[in-house]
Amino acid sequence: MARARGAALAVAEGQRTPQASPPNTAEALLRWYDREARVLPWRVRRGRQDPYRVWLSEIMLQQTTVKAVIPYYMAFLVRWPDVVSLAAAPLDDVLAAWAGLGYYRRARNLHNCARIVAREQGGRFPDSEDALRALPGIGPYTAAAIAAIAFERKATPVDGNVERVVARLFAVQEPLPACKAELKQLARTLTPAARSGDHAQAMMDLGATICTPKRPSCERCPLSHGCRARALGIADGLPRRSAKPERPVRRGIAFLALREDGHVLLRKRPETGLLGGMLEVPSSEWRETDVSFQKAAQSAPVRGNWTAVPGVVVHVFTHFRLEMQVYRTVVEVTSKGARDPKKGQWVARRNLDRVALPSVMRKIIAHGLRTK
DNA sequence: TAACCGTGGCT
DNA sequence: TAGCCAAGGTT
Repeated sequence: MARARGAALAVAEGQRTPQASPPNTAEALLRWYDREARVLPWRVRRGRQDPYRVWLSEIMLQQTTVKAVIPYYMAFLVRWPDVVSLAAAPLDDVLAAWAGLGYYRRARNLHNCARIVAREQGGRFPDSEDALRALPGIGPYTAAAIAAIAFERKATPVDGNVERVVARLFAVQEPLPACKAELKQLARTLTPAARSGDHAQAMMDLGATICTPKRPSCERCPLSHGCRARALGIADGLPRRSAKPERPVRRGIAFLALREDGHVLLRKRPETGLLGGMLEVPSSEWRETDVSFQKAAQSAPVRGNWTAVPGVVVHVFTHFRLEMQVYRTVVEVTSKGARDPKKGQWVARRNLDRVALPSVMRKIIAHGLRTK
């Protein structure tokens, strides 16, 4: 592998393929964007961008696909049309509206950021990268994106799409994440002084629709003439990535307590960490070794005739794989243990889609309710 | 720096 | 199927 890399580098330097030149690249890209830009709910064709909408969409789009974001974005906008209304909302309402989108700290930061902007900035977002960067949930990428898209500042947001486009344009063969800084610097050389917001979105659209991770459509690409990876025939393999660590497995036993009147027993997770502040089905600890029902039964939320539900619920998180066995029991509506608030709260099944319940927990509930 | 932090679609 | 990946940020 090392030899292959070395050989490819030698070819890249030896061939002196045409460099992507900033002015021509930007012009060609913007022409393509004017013609082919996707229609997205947060994208305004002509006219002024609303910084609140740009910010909301960018937070939601962090590590999240456009398709997943759209319904959440629309729902948020209907419910909280501006930053002041969002700031006035209870955190639990925001978490509930965010449920299913993942990375729940984003929702907490979103809410916190809204309060800061509403309270300390008079409801106006700052227009510089540095000031944006100081707000919770806004890092280098998002600060640059908002500055460029909402305020027409010359800024270069670099996300996964841009990294890929740039790695190919310049045939950068060093693997990610080691080459992140180099890709960012190269990306800056492409950004024009005018229309930087459109340019940023064009780069990302290009990465999403043409310069895709696998099998890029180079024949349709407006930048193919200046693309070194294309000239070398190595576009499909860039950017390289260093090997990722394998995902460990964690196992646990979930206790699904049901009430005859159609309620399930849930509890709130700690405010920080995994699924912070979200609701969950009570469970044993999640360990790397098997958990016996006998030991796990100590953490059952109520006394009852717990019976195993056949099968296992598998859910893959970013850094581990969760395998949950589900036990369930039916509790009398009048039973005493079922009313201790420390053990959790009874939630009507018809209300489950209105509370802050993550997907993994919906999966566990669905599994527990499936068989008789 | 590297670990932590969700979810779902695609191949 | 199992891995890859997405408009990343925080600690």
